[in-house]
Amino acid sequence: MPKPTFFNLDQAKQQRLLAAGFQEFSRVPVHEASISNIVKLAKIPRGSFYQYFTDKFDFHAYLVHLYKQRWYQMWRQIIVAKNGDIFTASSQFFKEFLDKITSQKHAAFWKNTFNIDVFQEERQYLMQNHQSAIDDLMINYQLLRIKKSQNELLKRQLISFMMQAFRQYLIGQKQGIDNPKRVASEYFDTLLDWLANGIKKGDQTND
Amino acid sequence: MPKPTFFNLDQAKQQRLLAAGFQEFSRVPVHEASISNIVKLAKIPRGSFYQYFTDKFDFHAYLVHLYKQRWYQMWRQIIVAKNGDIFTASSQFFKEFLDKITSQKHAAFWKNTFNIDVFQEERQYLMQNHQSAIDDLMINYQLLRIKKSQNELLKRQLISFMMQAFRQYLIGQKQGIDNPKRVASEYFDTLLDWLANGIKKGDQTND
DNA sequence: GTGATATTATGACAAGGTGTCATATAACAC
DNA sequence: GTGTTATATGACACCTTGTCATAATATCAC
Repeated sequence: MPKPTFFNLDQAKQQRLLAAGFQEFSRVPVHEASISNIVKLAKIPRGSFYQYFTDKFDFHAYLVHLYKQRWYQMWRQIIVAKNGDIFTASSQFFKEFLDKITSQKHAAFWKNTFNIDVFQEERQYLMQNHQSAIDDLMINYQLLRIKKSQNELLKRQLISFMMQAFRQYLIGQKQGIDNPKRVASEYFDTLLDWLANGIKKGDQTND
Repeated sequence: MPKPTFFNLDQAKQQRLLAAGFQEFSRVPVHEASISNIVKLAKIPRGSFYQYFTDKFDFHAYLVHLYKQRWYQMWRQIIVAKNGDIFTASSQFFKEFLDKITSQKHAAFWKNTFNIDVFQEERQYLMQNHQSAIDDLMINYQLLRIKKSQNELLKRQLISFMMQAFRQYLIGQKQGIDNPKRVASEYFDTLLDWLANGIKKGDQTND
């Protein structure tokens, strides 16, 4: 999380820094990114950087955070539109999500970011925000045989599916296959189907 | 993967290096680990390290690889013992797996390792081995409504579950809850149940 | 305005890490 | 032995990082 000082900066400087970060984290994954580069790009002195953020991970997490907010909102909206049906809603959401994060402007950043799974629950800051943002995903639990208290688990599962499918997209793209986006989408839908209907034959115990 | 030179080393030196790596990767996750430390511990000159491995990631991957082999074997054995029932087999396997990787000797290493998901399909070397080792998991597909061609996907899913459950163990342990292992195990079993039977109510289309 | 106080800005610096390369050494073929 | 190839070694150039003493600005009381 940025230190308070960051928010006191004039808008222009804030934007310059964010843009520089976005650029550097598009070049390489966060572990290889260098603060030296970022401050050079943003044209701020090195010392200042540490006035605003703890380190590059903190900075990176903030950039991701800014986007995550929007995604959760988008996701929630679609769920509402689908009357709480988490499956059809997530399927549609993933397609739109995939379109956005693979757009010219963002592709490199998200490739670098998601391959080191941002949603790793370890980093408390992301975690916290994660929770608050999604606690009420507007899922209709009457359609499900699980309890609402398992909300958190379900959410985590769906995100995990999306990450897997997105990686599948990246692999497909690298291999130059025909329509990597469609393939990834189908991959995601398969996982959704498994989760919805189970993969065990016959003796279902669902009511 | 180690360069051929590594395998020409006398056993003692190989072991010294592996042990040093294990120690350093127990201290910190691979990204923070330092080759300087490793060579100091192993008492080999810095230049030699690069004769054996490309970099620390290569080295780390090799250490993980050594263990993975054994795990896959263990997993496969249990599946066979359970007549190909992937669900009960995986449940049992996870318990044993959890016991092993949380034992005194290995706990720190695996904590550092799994929090940066080793099974990230990105690193080709791990990936390749991954496949070959598990291609025939001895799963009885007659119990499932999915095709054997989806083997790879199913495997990946199960591994993902285990990683999640293991992280749950780490969180529980950090928070000092009562029986983190049992909790993680139950967590895993819940995910297995979801995958087996699905979470959607009523209109299952299973035969 | 003035002086006191708190906040922010700056960049040089110590500490430490990385991968390479020229050179030394050993191993082997014949 | 000589010639050839494989391995060992550690100094080195280069690059990062986070800190800290110092300078510059705000902010505020009156």
